[in-house]
Amino acid sequence: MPQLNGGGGDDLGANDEMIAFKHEGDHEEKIRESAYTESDLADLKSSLVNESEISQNSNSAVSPRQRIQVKCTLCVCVCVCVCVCVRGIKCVCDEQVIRRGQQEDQRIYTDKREHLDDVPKHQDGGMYKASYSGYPFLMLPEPYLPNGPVSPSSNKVSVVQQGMHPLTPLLPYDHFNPSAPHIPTDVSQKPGVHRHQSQEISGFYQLPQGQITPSMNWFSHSLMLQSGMHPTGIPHPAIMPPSGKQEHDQFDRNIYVKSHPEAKREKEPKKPVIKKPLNAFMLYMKEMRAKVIAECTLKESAAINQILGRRWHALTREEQAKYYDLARKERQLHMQLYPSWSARDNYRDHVLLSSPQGKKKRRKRDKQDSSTDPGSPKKCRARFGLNQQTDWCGPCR
DNA sequence: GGACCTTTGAAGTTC
DNA sequence: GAACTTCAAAGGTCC
Repeated sequence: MPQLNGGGGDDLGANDEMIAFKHEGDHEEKIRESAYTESDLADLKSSLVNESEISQNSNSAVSPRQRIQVKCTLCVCVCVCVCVCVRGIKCVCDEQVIRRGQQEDQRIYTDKREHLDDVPKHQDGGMYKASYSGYPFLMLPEPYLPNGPVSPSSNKVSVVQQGMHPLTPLLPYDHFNPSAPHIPTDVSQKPGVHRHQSQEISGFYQLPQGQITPSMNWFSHSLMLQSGMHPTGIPHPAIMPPSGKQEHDQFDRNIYVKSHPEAKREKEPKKPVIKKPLNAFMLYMKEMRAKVIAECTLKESAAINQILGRRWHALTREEQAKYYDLARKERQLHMQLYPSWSARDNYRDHVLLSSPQGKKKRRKRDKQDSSTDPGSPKKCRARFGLNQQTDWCGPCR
């Protein structure tokens, strides 16, 4: 994990982006005066990251309108502008910066690697026990883990939300609800799925009372074989329409089912595209996106993602560990469900070859990777930090 | 209509 | 094995 490799490097990487915000507010003046010293940048970063906390803590003082109206024309980051606006009333960030940003930022990144290496040691053998108020999910036993023990006593659900994916409950998993009226029925089977036919994965989930509900029956693997659902009976998030676009009226994020008119137009049903399991940051984004949007009244994902990226870096290692662990379980579940699947399946060439129209998917702009661009050594700087330039690759150096 | 933007992490590919 | 590339989400923007 690149971000974990370099102790303290991440904040440097983040600083890289902070420079763009130098026009903003009192922070910007501070930054100008001090020529972007480390502490100021850390301040700025932390204040950005804690912008949501500001909103939470000072909702009574800051109206959403105030936040939205200060979209800055001088810089690209709306978050800073928002922060400045909020801070014009009361800068809660600064307190938090002192308390958390300066003291913990460095430690977070230096310790992250070590900590994450430790995570499987105390979690692989048991349950995922972390409870996270904003991320209620089913506490899974370890059916996906080799030799994973299933402890009846520990097989608890912290918060069960009906209609939620067991691992990514942030998604409105309508199909997770046994009474969901629109369980897809015409999804083609994925080759290789038959291999699981003998695997009974039902009964993974258990209610807090420790009772297996009748609905567990529809976790039966056979359901998937008949309907395209995965063995748990839940349309796994990884299954997507070939278009790559979510069709929320027919799917939650997952199963591709064409609407009737479209299905009529299309003679041959398209095979569902199994998408990559979400990594920790993606899971975090999924959870926090709505929150950021609500707080910042932003909708542009690029800006949202910038904010989320900074907040991600500001999370404590414990907070991040929750998402790493969840992501690990997602991967394990994904592997369990689609053992023949490879990330390569979704690679460009594969997409091009398998494109029903044979239409070439125009690739994203040919990104000049920062590590190969001498002018923007962002990657190695973010990874190793300015103090460890000896570790930088040649182009970055 | 689809690529792009933007983020981090995982995994595949290349050298 | 390091470095590089692609994709995962998301929704506005642009061509």
